[in-house]
Amino acid sequence: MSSRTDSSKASSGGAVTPAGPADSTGTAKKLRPARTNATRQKLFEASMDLIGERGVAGVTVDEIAAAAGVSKGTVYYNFGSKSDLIAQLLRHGVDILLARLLSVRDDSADPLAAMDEMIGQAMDFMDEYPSFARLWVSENWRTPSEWQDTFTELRERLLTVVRAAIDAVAAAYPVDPAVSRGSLETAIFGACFVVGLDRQTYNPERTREQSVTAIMASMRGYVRK
Amino acid sequence: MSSRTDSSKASSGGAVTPAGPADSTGTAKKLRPARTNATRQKLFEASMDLIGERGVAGVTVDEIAAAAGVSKGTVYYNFGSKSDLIAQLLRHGVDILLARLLSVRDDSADPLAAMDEMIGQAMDFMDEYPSFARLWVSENWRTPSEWQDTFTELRERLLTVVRAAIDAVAAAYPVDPAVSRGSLETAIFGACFVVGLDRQTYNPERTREQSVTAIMASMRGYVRK
DNA sequence: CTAACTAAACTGACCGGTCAGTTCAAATAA
DNA sequence: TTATTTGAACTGACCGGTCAGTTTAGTTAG
Repeated sequence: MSSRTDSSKASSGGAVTPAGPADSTGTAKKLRPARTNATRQKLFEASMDLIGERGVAGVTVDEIAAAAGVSKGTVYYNFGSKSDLIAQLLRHGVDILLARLLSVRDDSADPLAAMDEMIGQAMDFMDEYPSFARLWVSENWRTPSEWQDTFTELRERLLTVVRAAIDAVAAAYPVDPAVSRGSLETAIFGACFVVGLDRQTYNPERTREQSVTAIMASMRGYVRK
Repeated sequence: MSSRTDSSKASSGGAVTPAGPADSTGTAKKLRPARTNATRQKLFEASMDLIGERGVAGVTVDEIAAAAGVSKGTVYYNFGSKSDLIAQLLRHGVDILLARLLSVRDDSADPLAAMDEMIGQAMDFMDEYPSFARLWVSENWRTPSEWQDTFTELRERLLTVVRAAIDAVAAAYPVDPAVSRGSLETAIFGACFVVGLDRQTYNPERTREQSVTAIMASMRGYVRK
């Protein structure tokens, strides 16, 4: 249908690029009509899976659209570009991970137990969204990268939570002053991704608890004996 | 590998690719003339840098050839395909890293000190070949991947060394039996990549020693108090 | 109640351009 | 002589982004 050229005229510029929500930067999600949110959700899920398997550059927008059951044009209607889609995908994933980390009640009963639970939440997230983890480790340390600013911001948001958890431990226990707080944050944060991915790819028989315990070893080494 | 679709069409079936050293699988390097080794070395260096910056799919064979100061035909003469080049690049990098890890004298004086030095060697390697580290974390957990078998083999080779170092510690000190040996290997091995890359990308002010100490925290948490 | 209207949402063919891989005759080095 | 390299042409597929036109859902007018 359509066959282009048909109706001849085309006269007025009528809806030239519908000025859709393409440039929304993550705000006002609630205000958007239900259809759009459903479409965006489908696009997030489809692109997450595909990109996790073959990488950002290895996946085409056509494939993403097809997997989401939507036309290519819709992708460009909802997002301004492939790059935009990725950036919002990163934010989407971090929002989910952050929500889980913050769900850990900091009831100050035992900061070490809270840390344990937080790492467990992270492992669950890696299990549930392995493609996001792959996207993260694939693009995070690229320099220069289109998403450098996005990564810097998101990384900081996540590390802030880890930092708070470590601070709580340091406040409740005597800790080894020789260990740099920042490097420890990075090591634990990074280990969550790596151990989670490694378990999924090479050692599916390893349990969640084993992974958490291994990562927690660094915390137990941090508190003084 | 090398789909080729040789013979058949293309009129004369003669000389389908000069039957050069393209399909060498890493063996017999010594036997190869000096000129070839020099060319291969240049190609390794050039592709390592480019791929580290933009990823495997983001770099073209033409770019690699140009950066190495060599023609595109030479790439296909020395390697059968882009995929082959990557596979051999991975082996090349792992050979270097392995050599460094094995250079740590296991004089059994103190297994913990040996471990410390090994992690230091790993950090030096990440400093010197950051692009290799990026390539590794970008493609390692992809599934399915063209280099899945290559990764499995190389990963095993590297983990064997880490495993031996941990075993030496476990033999000399009382260790926490609740910690799974395998998960700990993975956590330490992965932390080396992540901490090294993170330092280079986001925290260049952090010292080598800080990084090593942070990673070693997990070993100190592993030995009993 | 329903026909007309409207704008947001969506479609998919199409375009300019790129890329991996191939081929080969001629040049160059060992 | 023989292994290696060159450089340029070629192909066939693919890709990101665009845009004229269609559908859908909600609203208003009669």
